[in-house]
Amino acid sequence: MTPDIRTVVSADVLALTFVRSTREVLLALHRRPAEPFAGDLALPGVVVLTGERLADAAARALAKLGASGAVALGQLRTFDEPSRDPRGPSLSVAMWAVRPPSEDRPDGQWVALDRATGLAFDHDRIVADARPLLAGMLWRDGAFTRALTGSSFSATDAVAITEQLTGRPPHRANLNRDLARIPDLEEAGTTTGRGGRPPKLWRWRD
Amino acid sequence: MTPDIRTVVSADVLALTFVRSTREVLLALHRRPAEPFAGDLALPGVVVLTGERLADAAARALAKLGASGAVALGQLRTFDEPSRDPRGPSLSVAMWAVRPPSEDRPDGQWVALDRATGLAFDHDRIVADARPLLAGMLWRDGAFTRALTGSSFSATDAVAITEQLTGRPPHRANLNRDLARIPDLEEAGTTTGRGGRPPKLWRWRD
DNA sequence: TAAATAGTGTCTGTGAGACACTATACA
DNA sequence: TGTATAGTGTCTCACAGACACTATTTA
Repeated sequence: MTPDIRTVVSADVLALTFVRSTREVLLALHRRPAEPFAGDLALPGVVVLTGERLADAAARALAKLGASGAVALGQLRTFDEPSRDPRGPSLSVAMWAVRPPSEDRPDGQWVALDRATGLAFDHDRIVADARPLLAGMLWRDGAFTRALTGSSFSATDAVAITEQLTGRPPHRANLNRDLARIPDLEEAGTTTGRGGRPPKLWRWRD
Repeated sequence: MTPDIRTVVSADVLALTFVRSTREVLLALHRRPAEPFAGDLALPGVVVLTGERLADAAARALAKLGASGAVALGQLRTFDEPSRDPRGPSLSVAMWAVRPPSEDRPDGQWVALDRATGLAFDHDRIVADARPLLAGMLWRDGAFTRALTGSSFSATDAVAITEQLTGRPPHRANLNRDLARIPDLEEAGTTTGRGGRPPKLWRWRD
């Protein structure tokens, strides 16, 4: 085999997590320690090894940041712009990953979805492309949604997550209606709010 | 760079075309001349060269069959099963392509979509995965649909295409209603049918 | 004039988006 | 008791699926 028929393939990961205290959806980034784009923020990524599954490569990229523990993983699409990496042509398979929610902001570089701009390589483009896909999975894709919300969540959390993923605040009436018809989701009373009527608690079955 | 960080990536193409005389949607295949899977049918594919765009690789795969002339191209998803090729681990980016319709069955191995089974590698899986995606693009994705129908087509052609892509015959009333609200499409009288009331002719604007 | 083919009007159910109003808790 | 927060009922619109009926052509 000539070298020409082998290609550098990286897996770049959009890893999301939800912080309950601030009700923010955060994206994992890291600051590049070396050229190219030294000092810039970038999506976590690794070069895919021969025979490695893409999901494994994505998990490896997160482990490298100390951000392992993703409970759901999937593929977005493959980016093939030859000039995307100044070191030479490469392919990038964009993957999504979700870590369970935490009470407080986790360690490491996590940035609100809206503020993830000015990234290295073509990562701004990848984030922009992925955003509507992620928004489309919310409340529809069970694995994605359940990983993002954790085993239970308040209706107010649901509003915050929806707003940050879609870019627009949902109408509460419609969101509660939509949640009510997700088969694996059930109401579990109310939870303590922050003044005002306490929000509903939603819990995943099983 | 160690050899481990380079990966064999192939582009495998689902190339469709519509035959007016038989009203069939056909998929391009080729018979493998060598091991592995010698003699079996397979999707056209090539190994992606360093720095090559995926769309270019897909076009090259079709040209190799004498089936060039695709007027629309896009990406489906990337398959990463390490055992998908017995020669060793590789990635496959599945691409779709559409050739303009022809009056009669084109040269080469073209098979009705339903009969594309027993294929080499994981190509049965790729076809099965791609089918709902292609059906979802029909009448929604302008480039895909227009390439498949050509610049004008009869309502009966539309029924046949829909049935073969979705697997179920559409109701004519609903299909005509749906076509009527595609902005780039307009009615252009009727066309000669084969006995019975002549079907409407639909024409793309521009 | 019957059979084959195709078009049209309309009913129903579902889901999204929106608004007004009601309910609960805390200061 | 007022303000902040959240839930609920309901209206409208768009769209998909389905059926019955009508229209046009050929044999």
